[in-house]
Amino acid sequence: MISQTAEYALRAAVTLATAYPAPTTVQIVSESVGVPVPYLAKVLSTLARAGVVTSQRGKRGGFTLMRPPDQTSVLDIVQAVDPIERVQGCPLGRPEHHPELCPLHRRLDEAAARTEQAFRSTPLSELLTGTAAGGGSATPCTFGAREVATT
Amino acid sequence: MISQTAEYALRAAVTLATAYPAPTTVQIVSESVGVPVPYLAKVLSTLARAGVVTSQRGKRGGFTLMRPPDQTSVLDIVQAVDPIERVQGCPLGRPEHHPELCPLHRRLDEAAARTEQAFRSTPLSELLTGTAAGGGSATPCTFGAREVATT
DNA sequence: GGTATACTGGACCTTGATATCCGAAAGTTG
DNA sequence: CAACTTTCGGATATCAAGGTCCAGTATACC
Repeated sequence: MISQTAEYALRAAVTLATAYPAPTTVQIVSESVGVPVPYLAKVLSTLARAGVVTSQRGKRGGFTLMRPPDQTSVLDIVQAVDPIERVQGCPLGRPEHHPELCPLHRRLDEAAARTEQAFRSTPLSELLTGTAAGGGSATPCTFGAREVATT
Repeated sequence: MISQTAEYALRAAVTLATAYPAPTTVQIVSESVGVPVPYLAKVLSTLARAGVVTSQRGKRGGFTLMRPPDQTSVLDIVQAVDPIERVQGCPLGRPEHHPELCPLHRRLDEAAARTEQAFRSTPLSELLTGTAAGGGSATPCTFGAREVATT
């Protein structure tokens, strides 16, 4: 459905949302979401380049959501690391033959559009621990035992 | 959204649906959908092993849909070559911690479920040329110039 | 039966996503 | 300024998907 990298980015984003607005280091995020540090660093770096999170070097540095959790959507995260590809035209080329999408690719694009919309309308704030906000009873998918916001 | 292989399988399936119930060779399907013969052979072979299509060797042989186009769904094809993965449990393991899905993975699974349902409810017969059946005006995504059903 | 046709299965190559490593750069604190 | 912390960026390794090749086998037709 979504790539491994997008999965990691989403888990990391939820962790950052929990700590918001305090910065969180790669080390801490890694322990929280169970993703190897070196790779997670790359993923977070990508999110920073995309403007979804900010990074701060040095002591007391780390990564922070650029905007508050209720203004950052799942789609923002996914698009930054692994964009959902909408079907622009039928893959066989031949634009003169296919000025619009054929039935098959119209359906595939509709499916992509629905997923995109579902992600767009889900802010990170809906994925946090609170049972009320999440609309369910499950805890967020982290190792939990570790405190995220230090100090 | 879906893998390249699934794309190929779907295009091939539409071609087979057009020719149904006459068998179509890999060569013909390849020319129709623009996928290299050697790889398409593998894909069709997979569909055959999954029981979605039948294969017939020798002269006048080729591949045929196992069931008529209106009884074969897009999901049948996709599941055969590249199954949609439903989220069974939170990826961090720890079943004792996550007896049910966390908010994030609940959303991801819902998106997968919606896609699955959309594919399940779309038979190949809705993807054929006829403007009436397709619900639209576009032609199916093939090179078209080539006759699919010979003889 | 012989021959041409067409799928089958396995081995192999290529490419891109995933993951690792490490030195360099930037920022904070004292 | 000096020491320490933390991100940044490039080079490299690993693995599965995508794609190729070819000898083998089954089938139809003559």
